[in-house]
Amino acid sequence: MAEVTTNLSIGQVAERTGLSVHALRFYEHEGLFVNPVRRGPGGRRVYSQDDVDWLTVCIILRASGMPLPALRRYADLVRQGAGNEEERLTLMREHQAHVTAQIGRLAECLDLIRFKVGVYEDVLDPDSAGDRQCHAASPSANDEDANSIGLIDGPRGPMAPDPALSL
Amino acid sequence: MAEVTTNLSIGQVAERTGLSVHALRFYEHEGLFVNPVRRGPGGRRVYSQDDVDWLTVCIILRASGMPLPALRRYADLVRQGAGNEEERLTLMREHQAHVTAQIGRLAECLDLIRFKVGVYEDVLDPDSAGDRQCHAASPSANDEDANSIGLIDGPRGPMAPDPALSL
DNA sequence: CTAGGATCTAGAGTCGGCTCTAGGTCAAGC
DNA sequence: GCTTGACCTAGAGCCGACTCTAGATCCTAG
Repeated sequence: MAEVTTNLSIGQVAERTGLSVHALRFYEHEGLFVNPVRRGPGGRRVYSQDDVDWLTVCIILRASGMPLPALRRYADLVRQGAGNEEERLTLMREHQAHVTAQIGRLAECLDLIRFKVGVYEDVLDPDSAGDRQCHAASPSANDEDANSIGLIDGPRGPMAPDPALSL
Repeated sequence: MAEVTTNLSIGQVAERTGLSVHALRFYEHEGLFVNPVRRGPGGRRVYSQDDVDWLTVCIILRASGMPLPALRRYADLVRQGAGNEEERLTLMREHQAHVTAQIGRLAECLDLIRFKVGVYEDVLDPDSAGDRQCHAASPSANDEDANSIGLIDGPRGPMAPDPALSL
């Protein structure tokens, strides 16, 4: 059983990760790789499947908003090898908290957006307005929060202003 | 009942919206206001409660990732007044789709992050590893998706590599 | 031998969304 | 009268994360 080390060119890695060749060189320059990228004849970069796997993790962490410095820190820890799992755990938990918070924030925003969609639907088709008892998707869940961002209450004056302003 | 038009300075608006005075001027410059900002003596900006309300909407849309050009487009439509509700609805629905997609993406990322947190927890406290039957939070929900981002499968070789690489 | 394409390095450019600076005006309080 | 502080304009600067350029090198195919 010889070691079946996959040898991939930068172009191939770009293809299967979706990153550009530029981004791959940039990531390397930024110290985001765990293993120093090997070089083949002519000084060309040679990647292994492990590199691709690591990049896959990187891509997911990036997509969830982890900034490059944090990603570099994580790469550093992994590069150092076993023994720093507490730190890795801390880093991951922090990121988990960020992502969770972000999802929460987006969900709140989505409440307003849905509300506005409902408002415009009603303006365009007032007859079926009753079908949607309320525009907020889950107003029963917590009217408080909804009100805290001014989501629920109607116009302040006696005359309804532009629906765009009805927060 | 005289018209109780609140007259706010840029500083007051900054205070109650959380935007900086710079950002407020910038937003105005970018055409993000529905009503042209009034000017008081000495050319100073005077804002109304409606402006603050509108800014509140803007902030929520921005927080959910709407780019300034889209926000400007929306402001343009509102400024034009009633009659273009279809366009506003379209715009809002598109944004709703973006936000929903983004939440979905983040939730997927969160799966990996939770998995990694679980891996490191086990490394640090192997005895209670059995408590958490599986690291993925909801693996029964859709193993397929989890696998599609390489979340579930173990090491490829006979020897387990660094847990960081166990995607 | 030559042309094409992939790769290399170092560094400049881009984009979005503010943020800050410079230099000036204005109103209130000591 | 003078200082202080909020405000004004126009425009430069910044940050993150790439993206692109220029000019060179190298491999492969015809």
